[in-house]
Amino acid sequence: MPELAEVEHARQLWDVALGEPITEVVISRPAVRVFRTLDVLALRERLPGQPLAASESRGKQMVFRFGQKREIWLGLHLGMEGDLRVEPPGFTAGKHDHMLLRQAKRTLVFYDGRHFGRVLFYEGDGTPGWWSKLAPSILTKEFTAKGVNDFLTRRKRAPLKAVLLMQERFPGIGNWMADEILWRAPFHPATPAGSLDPADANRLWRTVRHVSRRAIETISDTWGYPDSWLFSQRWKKGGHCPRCNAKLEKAEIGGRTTCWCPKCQPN
DNA sequence: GTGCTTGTTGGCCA
DNA sequence: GTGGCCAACAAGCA
Repeated sequence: MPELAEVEHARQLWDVALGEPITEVVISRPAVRVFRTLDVLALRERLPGQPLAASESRGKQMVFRFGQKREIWLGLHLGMEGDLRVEPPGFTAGKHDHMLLRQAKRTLVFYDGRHFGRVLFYEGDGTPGWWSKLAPSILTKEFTAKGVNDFLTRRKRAPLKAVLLMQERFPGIGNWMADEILWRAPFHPATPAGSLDPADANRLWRTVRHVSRRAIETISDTWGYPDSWLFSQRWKKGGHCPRCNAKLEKAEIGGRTTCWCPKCQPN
């Protein structure tokens, strides 16, 4: 479930490998879609011998930096259902384990069963564009209420559900987080972005930050979201609103399956 | 077989 | 040029 919190959790899984060199890169199917913008050969040649020096996540994007000067950048995106794992040193890749990074004590695994993810690579001075151009993370000071309000004004005809999925402004928000935010704020998911006044936009901004922060906290201790969240009901058949117990509705809004409470989020 | 799925991108059109 | 919509991408599951 790679949205913001799951991505950060996956990134931290590989922290155990910090400071130790890669001994081998195993890519059994270089033609697979996740490598579509990558020079696979460069990856295989350049990573061995280099220590994992640092890592960071921004929204749904992760970067792992290698080398004494952190000059080798490996970007990973988990797509729809990708994941990172840590396996024993001699681990053999399973069907969709597209990339193995071996170290003396372990094997780091990049898995993506649907091939919607992406692997990026850069070596050199400075920061690669695919990293520097990412929008400011939701939980930083650069993610402002004014920025949200301006964006809603610009996207005035788009439904709120679609707007929240736009990574250029809401990095890391995915389908379930968008529904959770709209349920809590609350707004009907089909509400045109332009119909929110500045006070509404401020409330949406605060809710985006709140849900993002709570998702990260929750995933790091319990791995599971409380029953008080819409999330716990949204995939059930005949799910009910955790707040008012009304039967939840589902429809395609903004091109994605959307779940909401008709009583708490009236149109 | 059909219809669904937690994401992104490029093409089309207003 | 910008904004909005949608099909396509690939695989697995019910």
